Amino acid sequence: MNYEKELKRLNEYQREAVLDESDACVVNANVGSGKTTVLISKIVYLHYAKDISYKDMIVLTFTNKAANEIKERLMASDESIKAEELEGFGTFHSVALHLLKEVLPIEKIRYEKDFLVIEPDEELDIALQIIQEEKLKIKYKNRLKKRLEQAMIIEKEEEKISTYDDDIFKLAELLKEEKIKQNKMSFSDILQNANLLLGEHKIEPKWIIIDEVQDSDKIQLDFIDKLKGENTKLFAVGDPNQVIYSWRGSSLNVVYTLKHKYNAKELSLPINYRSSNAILEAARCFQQNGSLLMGARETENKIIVKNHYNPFNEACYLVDKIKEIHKSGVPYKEIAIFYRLQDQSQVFEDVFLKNDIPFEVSMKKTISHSPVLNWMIKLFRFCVNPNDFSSAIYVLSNKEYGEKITEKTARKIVKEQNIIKSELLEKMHEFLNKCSEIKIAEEIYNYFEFDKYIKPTSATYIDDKEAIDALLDIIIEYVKEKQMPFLDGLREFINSSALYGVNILKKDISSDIDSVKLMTLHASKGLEFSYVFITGVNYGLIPLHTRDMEEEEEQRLFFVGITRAKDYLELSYYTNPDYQKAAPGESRYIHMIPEKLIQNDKVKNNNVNLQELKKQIQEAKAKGNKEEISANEAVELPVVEEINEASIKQVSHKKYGTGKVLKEDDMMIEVEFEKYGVKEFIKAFSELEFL
DNA sequence: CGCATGTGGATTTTT
DNA sequence: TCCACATGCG
Repeated sequence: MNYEKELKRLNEYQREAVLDESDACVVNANVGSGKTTVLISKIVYLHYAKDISYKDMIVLTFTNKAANEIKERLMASDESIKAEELEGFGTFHSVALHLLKEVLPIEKIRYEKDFLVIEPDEELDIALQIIQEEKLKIKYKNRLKKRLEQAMIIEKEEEKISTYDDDIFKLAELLKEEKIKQNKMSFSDILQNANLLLGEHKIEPKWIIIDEVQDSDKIQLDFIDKLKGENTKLFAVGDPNQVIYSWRGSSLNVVYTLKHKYNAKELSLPINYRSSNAILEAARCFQQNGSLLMGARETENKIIVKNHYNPFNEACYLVDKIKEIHKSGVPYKEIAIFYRLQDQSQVFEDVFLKNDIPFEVSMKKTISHSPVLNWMIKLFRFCVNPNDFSSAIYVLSNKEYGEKITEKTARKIVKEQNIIKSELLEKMHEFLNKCSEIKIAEEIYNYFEFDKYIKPTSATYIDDKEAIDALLDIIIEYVKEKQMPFLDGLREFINSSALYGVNILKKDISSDIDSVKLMTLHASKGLEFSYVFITGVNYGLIPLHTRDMEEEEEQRLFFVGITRAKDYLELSYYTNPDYQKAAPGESRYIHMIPEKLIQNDKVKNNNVNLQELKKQIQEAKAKGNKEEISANEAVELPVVEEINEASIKQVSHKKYGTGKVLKEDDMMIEVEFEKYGVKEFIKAFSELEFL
């Protein structure tokens, strides 16, 4: 094995991390510093130099993508690895799932080995059914999910008093019982139950290696802690500058916590191999963590700052720009466009489609996003598990597909197993006996006579049929690959599809496809591109303001976006944004970048697209919009746009009339109105018009 | 059913 | 801030 050769290729910091032997070690890995390379080298080094079997290592990541990348790169570097040796390699959830299925004494918590994993929606369905059956009094059912989550956290009996005087705690308990009865676990149950059992039943691997630790939440940290034995060594890699998911529970000081809890040694990987100097220098302006960020590349390319009249104009500009870049020999896949909000992609999609620019939008669409497939999966769920009443009721009483009977009758016939009343229920019951000989997808389709239940007359019929065919093919292939009897294969497929999501609706977003990538700043984490356009760097949009937002996180998000760029970075803002949240003018973040790094391509006479303007005006009129824009005013707007920071801003409010701005920051604005006195507004919500 | 009052969400997303 | 939605009373 040539791991020694690999080691020589690393820089001194990387090598130190790989060779480190402390009981616990946290590596502060900067953006683009070869974090994955270090992880893989570490694993290979431990295996070959320290003679540690892959089976004695647990390697944890947060996404399947990251897990697959590690596994693939490992298998590529060492052909002797067998897939089953890497069972401890994967996401937190998949490793916990594996432990529950194969190692831990799951019967102690009254589950059976063949339990199913359910998605949040299904858990909610079960909860709603319990409410109905037990006639519970639950208020605010529209917020049920959140309320249940909160109820679960409270453990002390005496504190279990509902704020709304209803049965929420009783429901939480019944739900827990019902899930055990139906042998189902939600995503969070997987980790929680694993934690519960690991307290008694020790695994004690020799090494625990964690990627992107900064994203861990409390349960995940607990999982690490429970997994770790006396002699287990810990190696964690992460970057405190890339914490952009604290809103979904990752604690901010994970690195600090680990350091103190396990007395961990702290190392760092300071050298960035990805970006050009100007990009790195700009990125440093948004770095909060004081760690060193060193560049390794000589190229000096300025950062472009541009303004556009509105998103539509920008999309048109980008079409030309992308074509120009592509002509110069850059493949489309090296170009990416980032934005803050999902909605912002629409304009780009429309304009690119019209102008033949190949593109992909990064949005996860899996089975649960397709109503038919969702329905069909529930159908199979009941087929393989006849106790799964909730799925059967869903299948029979769905409003789009199936027999469309009322929920009440559906519940009745399912409970009574009254197959005479429902042909579809009979088919599902009989499927167990008839499916053993199934070899091709068509047999399943014909057995159920799906045409009957998805209706050839409906508008979505063609898409639905295609989706069903695709899923059936995938199932058949899956079963063939596993070399299992059809029923076992189907059961396992349904079990895993919930956790891994099968990409049926979306073409592979693999970087092989040569297309421009459109995504939110959040989705860009972990990727890199030669050309990066960050759009809508507007006042009010980046940073996006809400009441309890942590400003710092928005800065880190912008940092992540900037550091995706290898060679070319263009920031743009709108002078007349269509989005409600955005105010005209550039974000404060643009001023945080030193001017010497910036090439300001401010367009004075914006070539306003007249046709688009006309359309907008017509739309505005059609809506009976209060702010009637006359064609003249609108055309003048981009020229009028001149931000005069020094002068006192005059504003008008639809209720309070005109007034002058007293105080203004990113969040709040204070205005003294002529007739109403001083009022304070949260900027993102105030409909103030700047005069 | 109509109306007054109460409540919290607004944005990002993985398993 | 402003909106949607749920609740509860008459």
